[in-house]
Amino acid sequence: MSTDIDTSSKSLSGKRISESTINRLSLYYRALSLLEKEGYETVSSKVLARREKLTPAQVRKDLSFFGSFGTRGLGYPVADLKKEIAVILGIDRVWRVALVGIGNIGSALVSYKEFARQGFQIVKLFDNDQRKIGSNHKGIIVSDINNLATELAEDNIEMVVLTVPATVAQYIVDEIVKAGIKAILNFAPVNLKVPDDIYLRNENMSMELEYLSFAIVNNHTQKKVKL
Amino acid sequence: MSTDIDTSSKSLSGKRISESTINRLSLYYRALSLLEKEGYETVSSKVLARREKLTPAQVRKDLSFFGSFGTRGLGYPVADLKKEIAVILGIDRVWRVALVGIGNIGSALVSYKEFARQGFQIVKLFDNDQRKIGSNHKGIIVSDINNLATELAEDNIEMVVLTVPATVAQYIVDEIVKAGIKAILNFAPVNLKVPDDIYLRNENMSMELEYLSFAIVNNHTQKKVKL
DNA sequence: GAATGTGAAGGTTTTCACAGCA
DNA sequence: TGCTGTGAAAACCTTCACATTC
Repeated sequence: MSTDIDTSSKSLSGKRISESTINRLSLYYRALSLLEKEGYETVSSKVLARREKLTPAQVRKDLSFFGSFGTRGLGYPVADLKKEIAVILGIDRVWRVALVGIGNIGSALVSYKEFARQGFQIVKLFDNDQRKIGSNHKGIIVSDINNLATELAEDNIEMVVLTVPATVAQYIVDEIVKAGIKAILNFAPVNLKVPDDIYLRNENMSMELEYLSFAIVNNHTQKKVKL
Repeated sequence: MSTDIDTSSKSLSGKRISESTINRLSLYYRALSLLEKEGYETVSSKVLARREKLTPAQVRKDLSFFGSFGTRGLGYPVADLKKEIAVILGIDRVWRVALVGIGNIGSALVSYKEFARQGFQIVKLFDNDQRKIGSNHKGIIVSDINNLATELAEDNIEMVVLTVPATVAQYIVDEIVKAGIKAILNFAPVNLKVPDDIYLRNENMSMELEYLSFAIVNNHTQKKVKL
């Protein structure tokens, strides 16, 4: 990464891109997909911003971290910008994802089309329940969680979605890390300890309801809607 | 709210509490619940911070917006602080929640115990599918979405969880708003337009995977794990 | 004329550092 | 001595405003 060959878009070496910028890239990608379907060839930062409740300056600044994709006086080319963002986000390819824990949330995510649409393909399922092991979920046979390490490696899994009970999440995450997985999306409401070189994101759905609850109770005027 | 009687905790009038602070309160609440179970009577900002990968100063600053809950030299009383945070977040009570859209994600959330544990009780279900209407999900009979407005009002629903396809989300959100609901948690990957006085949060699970994808592809060194 | 790209300004959030209290 | 509560400083992020380009 430090000796990247710079083609059209900028190298990220040394630069620190904020989490918010990255999250907004996802929003731009979504908006551009729609604009493309609607037949637009170009789009201004103004229109793109309005589509996602942001400001034009924000859109331009975010994109400018990665390159100069627009044309002054005209705007951004919809199809090209969409491709550029896909490359930046790394979703111009298919990711092999394993899901661990076939409970309520886990089963739902196996059939969640939005993941597949963005290139996240769930190709492996694990559970510790004997009744579930061997069963077929959307064409995938559930594996025994005891074979986690070997099967994750054998199958070239790159990311894991963790939907196990909070009580066992840390134990399982340790196994996942030992297996060499570098990226984990955790749905268990618990703070997992992982080494510094592991990318861990937490999806905490109760937190969102708690925010709403806080807002109602405190008559909280929000500046912005959550991304 | 402007003429609040101030007892022990501070009034929030005029103050703007950041979204991050509110989200961290959820984390503190979770950590305190655990500490309580483990038998701790007091906890220092240092320990609380370590439990949720934050800094002690951050913990103290966050709490200081709402009052002085600690004792110098000693720390915070676990049980009391937990209660105080519950009051601040408005989860010292039960919220009546309706869920609209009994698809993959929707059905999973009906059985999602973490919601109930924090006081968010799903008491009403809606769908537009004739095969689902009238069926029983975890003791709740699915209502016809055409009766949304009247039934939301009749049942004193205060929040709605939206798990419908992106294509119909805006139409349904308009109905929900018309029915007088002020808080919506949206799972559809679309930017919904709502009046200023409606609290809207978006849960975008693909966005989290896209962040992981970005991090891997760009060797992005993250300062912090996402809340 | 229209809209980008970007330094500089402005605003917000986090961290520091220390006075004050148990 | 230990740890909170908090102004001040530092870091970070967003918005402004304008030179630049098509």
